[in-house]
Amino acid sequence: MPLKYLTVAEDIERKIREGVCPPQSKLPTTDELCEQYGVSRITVRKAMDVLSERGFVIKRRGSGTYVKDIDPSSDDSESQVVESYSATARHEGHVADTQVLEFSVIGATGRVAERLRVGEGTPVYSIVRLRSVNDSQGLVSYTWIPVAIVPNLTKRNAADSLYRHVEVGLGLTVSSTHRSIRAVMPTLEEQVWLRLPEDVPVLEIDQVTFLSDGRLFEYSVLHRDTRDWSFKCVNT
Amino acid sequence: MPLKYLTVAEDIERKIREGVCPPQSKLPTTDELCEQYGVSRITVRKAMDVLSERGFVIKRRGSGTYVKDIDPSSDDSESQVVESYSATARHEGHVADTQVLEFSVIGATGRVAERLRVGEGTPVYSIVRLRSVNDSQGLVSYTWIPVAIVPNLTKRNAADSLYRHVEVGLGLTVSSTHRSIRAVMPTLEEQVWLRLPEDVPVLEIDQVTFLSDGRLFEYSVLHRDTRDWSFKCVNT
DNA sequence: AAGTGGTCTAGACCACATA
DNA sequence: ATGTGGTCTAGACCACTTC
Repeated sequence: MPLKYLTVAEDIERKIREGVCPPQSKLPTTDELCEQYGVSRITVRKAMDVLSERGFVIKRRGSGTYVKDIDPSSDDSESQVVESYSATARHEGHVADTQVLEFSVIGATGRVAERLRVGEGTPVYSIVRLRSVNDSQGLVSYTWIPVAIVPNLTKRNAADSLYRHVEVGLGLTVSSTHRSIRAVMPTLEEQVWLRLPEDVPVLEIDQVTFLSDGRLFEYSVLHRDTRDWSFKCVNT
Repeated sequence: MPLKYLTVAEDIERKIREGVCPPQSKLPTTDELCEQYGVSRITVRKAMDVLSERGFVIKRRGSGTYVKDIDPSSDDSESQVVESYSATARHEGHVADTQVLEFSVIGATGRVAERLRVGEGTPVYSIVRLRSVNDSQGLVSYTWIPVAIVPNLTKRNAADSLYRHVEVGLGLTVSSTHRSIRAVMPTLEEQVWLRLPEDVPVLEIDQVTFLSDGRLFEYSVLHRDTRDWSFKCVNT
């Protein structure tokens, strides 16, 4: 049986998206939702916590829960942060075109060893990929993955979604990502790969990803064209 | 009385930071923590949820809860996302130097009206500030605030923390921020203000902030030098 | 089979908002 | 004074991991 709190959260999220619950409007009270969905108070509360984290509603003690009035042009619905990992993986699967520019196994050194928390010299895949998400958007990714964690990785897998290979192929699940974000100039190579005019900077996303069994499985540095895309997040 | 779940979460966070619970180590089980702290299971669970959201631990059903092994050089402890708003406000209070470059009341137009969800022509403060956080780090902020929400704002307030003025001075509390992040080149003015060499890009953070009563109180665009700083976040 | 975290319940009391 | 969300409890059962 699907989780009750997610069922409730997703039903209300749908109502918000479809305009049944317009911006600024007050949602039913916790007790009313308990009745409507036939669940306990704590379950409704957990559903509301999910909606609150995702930035859809704002809870006001003593008053009620209200639909946030956000500018649709800065909509967070497709944001990386709002999405669950499976949804992210699904999107990655929709990446139109992925070229694997480099695929090799090397010994981890310096920053890569530090970020992956492995000893120097530990075998890791070193993968450089060029990906276009829509027509004009692009990103270059530099990824390092310990061979021990994902054996049998091939250049072909890398052209698909790595996440999908790890989740579907190996039965592991991705749990969390720690990101560090800056603005940098692309290298000359990257300028060519991404077809960037002079003086167009890229967003650098430096990230490590954990599996739900606690192992650190990936260190990546992404350089992304942000002329047609932006990184979105909600903080509460 | 302080909140129990926060007391527990903060005590364990401290133990993690101080090395009492080293990376990779298993925390006591939920039931053991219930006994240790003399609280219920649901309270311990809420505390663990907090630590998990903040990126300190990883929970493994059927196995236990473990301290994440993160690279200290990419530590998230000071991250904007991990911090509570009061903590953020405290930090903003530590901003060494704030120069108010512009302070006026204008009628909202175009993008500002859209983001603030007010009609065109609605009076808003328009504030441009130059801030240095440490010695070498700097950011330029362009902020718009509806006059109706924060009456009596002065140039002097703007030189201090706006958040502090809103929270302490007006008794309002800040609830959440929606951010959209990209890489851009600074304007010529900004290059001078931030003392940026040629060809150094800045991080553009486009954000709206909500009060806990649900009102949208601020729209800001920040241009930030990221040579010595990065925007950090954890996604679960 | 035993242990551990995840979900869910019913119910109590509190803090805050609104009138 | 009333209504609303926030915290907390005790306890049940489930799903998954580990032995």
